[in-house]
Amino acid sequence: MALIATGRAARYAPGVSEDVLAPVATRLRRAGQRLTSGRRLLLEALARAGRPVTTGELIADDARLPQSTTYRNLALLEQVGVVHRVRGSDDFARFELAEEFTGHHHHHLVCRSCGSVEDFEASTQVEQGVADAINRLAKGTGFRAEAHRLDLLGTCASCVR
Amino acid sequence: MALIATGRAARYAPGVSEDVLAPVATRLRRAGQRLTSGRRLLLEALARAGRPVTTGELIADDARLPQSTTYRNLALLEQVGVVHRVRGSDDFARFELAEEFTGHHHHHLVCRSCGSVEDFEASTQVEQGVADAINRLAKGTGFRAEAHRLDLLGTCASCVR
DNA sequence: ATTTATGCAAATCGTTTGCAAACCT
DNA sequence: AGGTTTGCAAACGATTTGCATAAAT
Repeated sequence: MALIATGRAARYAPGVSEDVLAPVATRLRRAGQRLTSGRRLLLEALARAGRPVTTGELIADDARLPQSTTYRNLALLEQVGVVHRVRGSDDFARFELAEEFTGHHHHHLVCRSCGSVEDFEASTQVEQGVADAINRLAKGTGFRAEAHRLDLLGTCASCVR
Repeated sequence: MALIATGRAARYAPGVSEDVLAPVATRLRRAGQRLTSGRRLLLEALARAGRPVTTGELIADDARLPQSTTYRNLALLEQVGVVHRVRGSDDFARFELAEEFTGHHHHHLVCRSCGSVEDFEASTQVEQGVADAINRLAKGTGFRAEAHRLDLLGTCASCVR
């Protein structure tokens, strides 16, 4: 955990390093918004989770997160590219820190039984193939691909038993 | 379009061939359900669309499809594996005939601007890579992968202009 | 001081469900 | 007759929004 020098005193960042908070603050400012303490709490809850979580999970994890503000701030953070919205197999939207902030490109294991979502990394072969597919599409169709999403659907370890 | 011999007279199947309807009927019967005329209309609307469509689009396409019954029948057809539910980037669930019934494995181009979804086929290299990834996962994690979902996110031709 | 952020409570809207009538075998 | 299916209207529930207060600069 990184030691941080603030205006007053050195203290520990509880979960989200300043390396992450600084660029987040910049992006928010560019959108005319502020990195408030509430938004920090939200980012910390997301970092703590380390996987795509529902608003319910976030709120349960930190009671200082009110529902409406949580939704609003997740939408805001999504807009500025800090948070990604993930759809599982159930009715709940899930959110996670964008890859740029977690450090690695990954995909999702979606449990069709309980709806939970876990991260995993694909082989370079897969990624290369996907990149090729995108290039090919750029020529063939009028579709302009900007990102991709590869999910494996199945049954998670806890639902298998 | 295939010519079909019924009990009375030869006629054209409006969109869904008997080749599709027969196995659908079988699957429904196995679930203690029937292939009713209303369900035929729904299947025909889905076949006519040829891409993932919302319930709103289905109902607009054929006014004989009431909303509640459409939802119920889509859920039923999904349960028996005839229809797949697809999530785009908006709040609308989209439905299409399962690959088994359309004939080819495909993936989706999701427009982040308008939410529309189109089908496309990936290279064998991509599919091979995905298959490998699934095998690797089966060993590494407790996750049992049963299907995969590869979507390209971007901007569709009509939203680009 | 003025703009932005918060949080409660109410509204929204895609989807689901209760129930009585219609249908099929 | 005994089951399934339908369709209207009402209910549901995750998410969004109005608005008055609090915070930040």
